[in-house]
Amino acid sequence: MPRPRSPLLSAEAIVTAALDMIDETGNFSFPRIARRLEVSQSSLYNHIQNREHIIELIRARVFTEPLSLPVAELPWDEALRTVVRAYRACIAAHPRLVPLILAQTVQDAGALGAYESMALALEQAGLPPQRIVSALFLIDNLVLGSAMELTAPAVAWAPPPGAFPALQRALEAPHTVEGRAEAAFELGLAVLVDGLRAQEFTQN
Amino acid sequence: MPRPRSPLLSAEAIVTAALDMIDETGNFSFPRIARRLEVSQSSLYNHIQNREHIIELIRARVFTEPLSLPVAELPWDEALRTVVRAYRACIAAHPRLVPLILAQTVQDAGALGAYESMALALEQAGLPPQRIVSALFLIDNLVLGSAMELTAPAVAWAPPPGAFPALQRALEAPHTVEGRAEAAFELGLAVLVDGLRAQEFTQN
DNA sequence: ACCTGAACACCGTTCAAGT
DNA sequence: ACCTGAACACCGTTCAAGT
Repeated sequence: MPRPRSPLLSAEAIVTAALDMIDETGNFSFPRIARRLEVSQSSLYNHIQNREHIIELIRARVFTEPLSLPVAELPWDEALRTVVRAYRACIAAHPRLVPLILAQTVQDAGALGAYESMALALEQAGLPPQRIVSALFLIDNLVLGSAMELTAPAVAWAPPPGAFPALQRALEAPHTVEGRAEAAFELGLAVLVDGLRAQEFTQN
Repeated sequence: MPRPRSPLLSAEAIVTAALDMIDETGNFSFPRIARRLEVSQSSLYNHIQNREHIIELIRARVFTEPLSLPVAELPWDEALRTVVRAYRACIAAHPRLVPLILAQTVQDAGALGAYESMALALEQAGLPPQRIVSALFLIDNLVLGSAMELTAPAVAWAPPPGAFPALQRALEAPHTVEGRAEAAFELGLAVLVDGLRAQEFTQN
């Protein structure tokens, strides 16, 4: 087939197909995108640079808009809770994306806006500058970790019967995967705010 | 080559080669293991079942011994700090392993021993049973997340010049990758212990 | 500018064949 | 029991060739 009158393909269509495939199967591939869009594999490269580039475009799509919240007038703990929950909502809609975006430099403006809001709240909390980066990492761990739990195996620990009694007792409590992930996130957020307040450098 | 008098290969040799390759490059593959051990790719399957199985064997090797600590007589916060630090020491020696072991059910006895100790400490702290699983997830996030930071890009956030001032201020503080990861872990551990203490259900 | 098919260097896994 | 080579179904990326 020669060049069609209007393009068969676009970066947007590729990103949509890839994100759908991630939500469905946990990953994407060039052959599967091409098959779904009824196009040849090599033509994808007319619209995106490579695999990494697709992931960056997905990150931008997932983190747009909801992350620049009017939060400046709230007390720091309220502001922090609000932004962290909004950040989690973005990624919890696509939990299988987490392993693909881990450990890559964040350059997307939407995501950076969320970190800016969090850094401001942490300054208001009285954290010294060099601790703010640490706290941002902790928040990242909390949000991404508890989102990953949404797709973790239902049984996260499988102790053999008769051993590890305290672990067995803890695992007896009934739960769903969603409830478990949500509970861990909310406990983590409460512990984070109260724990930061308890550090000596906080001023209130 | 027919069957040799003494085996050329063993599960141990495969695990060693795979773990070395993970430490060096962040991943392993059957062709590269076979090349390093000077053996054919298909002969690996005489000693291990598949790729997942290799990862499970690596997990068992990395988490053996240091994780059943005599911790029962310590106050809960001391016990928790000790076990969490020992857990972190295991994985911080092989930070590039983290993405490979994330989100798989833990069955290794060594690793389960660490979780048992942590569950006991959390019981002593007064956490209700259904919160203990949440707290174990938080600890996992903290340990694995801060280990992954050891191999993260030196620049975790790249805000464009002139925007995101609070983030820029936070990033100005000088740091090494190791120092940054260590600082985040220690802040997280302090926040975790103090934050747990601040929750209403704790009794001391 | 945009699509195609062929080619290349990589993967994990299976299996018949050797001793 | 343990190794081999061939085969298969997958990957990501490049490139000359079409219009």
